[in-house]
Amino acid sequence: MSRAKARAALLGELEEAMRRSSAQGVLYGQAVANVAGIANSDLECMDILYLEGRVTAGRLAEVTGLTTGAITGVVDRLEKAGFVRRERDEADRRKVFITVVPETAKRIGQLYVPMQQAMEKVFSAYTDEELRLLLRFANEGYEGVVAATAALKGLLDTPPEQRPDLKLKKRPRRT
Amino acid sequence: MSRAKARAALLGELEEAMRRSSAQGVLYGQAVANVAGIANSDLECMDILYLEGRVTAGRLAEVTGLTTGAITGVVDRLEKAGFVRRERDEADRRKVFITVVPETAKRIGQLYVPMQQAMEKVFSAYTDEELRLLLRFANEGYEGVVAATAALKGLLDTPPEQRPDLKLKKRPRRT
DNA sequence: GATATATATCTTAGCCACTAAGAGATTTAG
DNA sequence: CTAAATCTCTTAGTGGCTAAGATATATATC
Repeated sequence: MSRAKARAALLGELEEAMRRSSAQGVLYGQAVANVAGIANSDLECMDILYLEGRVTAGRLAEVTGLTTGAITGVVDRLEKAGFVRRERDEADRRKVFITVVPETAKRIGQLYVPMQQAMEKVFSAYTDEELRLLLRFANEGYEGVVAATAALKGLLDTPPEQRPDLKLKKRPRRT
Repeated sequence: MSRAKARAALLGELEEAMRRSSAQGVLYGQAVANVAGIANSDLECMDILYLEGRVTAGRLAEVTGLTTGAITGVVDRLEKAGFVRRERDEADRRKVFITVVPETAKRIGQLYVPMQQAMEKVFSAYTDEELRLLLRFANEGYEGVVAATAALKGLLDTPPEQRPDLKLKKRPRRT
């Protein structure tokens, strides 16, 4: 097998492996939501809140791709469950900041313990050097996916004659 | 900073980076489903069909965590859209195999082109050696996530007194 | 300062995918 | 041959989503 072919095969394997593990990651998320007793999007919003901290309802809609109406429902449920709080922005009273109730953060965090332990075990077999490579890849991969998402959405906006023959109809949903 | 602390920091960064890129991956999936004009779970099932080939309705339910009733709906929609076909198993006539219509596979595959291109660009900066490390990690990571999912579900079945204080109620949903 | 437009969130009606329960068809065990 | 098990589909009901518009507040224009 030529060097180029070997690499192509490697890339193929890599692609499939990442796809599989990513799909499994989604399933883990579903299990977490299920155990926590909240809907999937609710958990997704909790995740965003962890990463970004204090966030407005509008930003949640933007990041999740849900409508603001849907976000109202998400926050209603999370607030009722005691996971988050609404806080009006005093500077601009139209805005509503959503914050995670600290104690609850811990409780939900516990549901990620199995995942953390599993990952710890995996990571333990790697040198610092190797982990840095993985980190580099994770960051570059993230940027790549962001770019790909934008490109895909861009496809919809280019006139049909100029784009590859998709034979798929634009569906009036989301952004 | 001690070596141990450096490593802990590295692990933390890594964890966040992977979480972010995984979340972005979910968003890409949503965008694909949106463009293809099908529901999210429908696309998830298409993905499973790609990976596993000819699959029974029951197995789809098992893998996705949906009920068999829901799968009936998924397959109905996909079949109506011309993406898959139902085929009764002649050996065991209770079973229904779902297969992807080949031509359609290509059409949906096109929606992953932006992602593939982005990943190709990222991968191009890595040596074969490095890619093999990434592959090893992807495979081990997959196994880890599978184990973590099982462990999380196991938490629910252990009596409450013996498990960490979750203060979360078991929700009557899914498996 | 008053009016018009823009922005941010919430409300409502209607839709669609999901669950739970069970029916129908077929296979396997006793 | 009958009973239980297995696999898919059907039905009724529920819940989260979108779309459209209401409400409240902020900003721009005259």
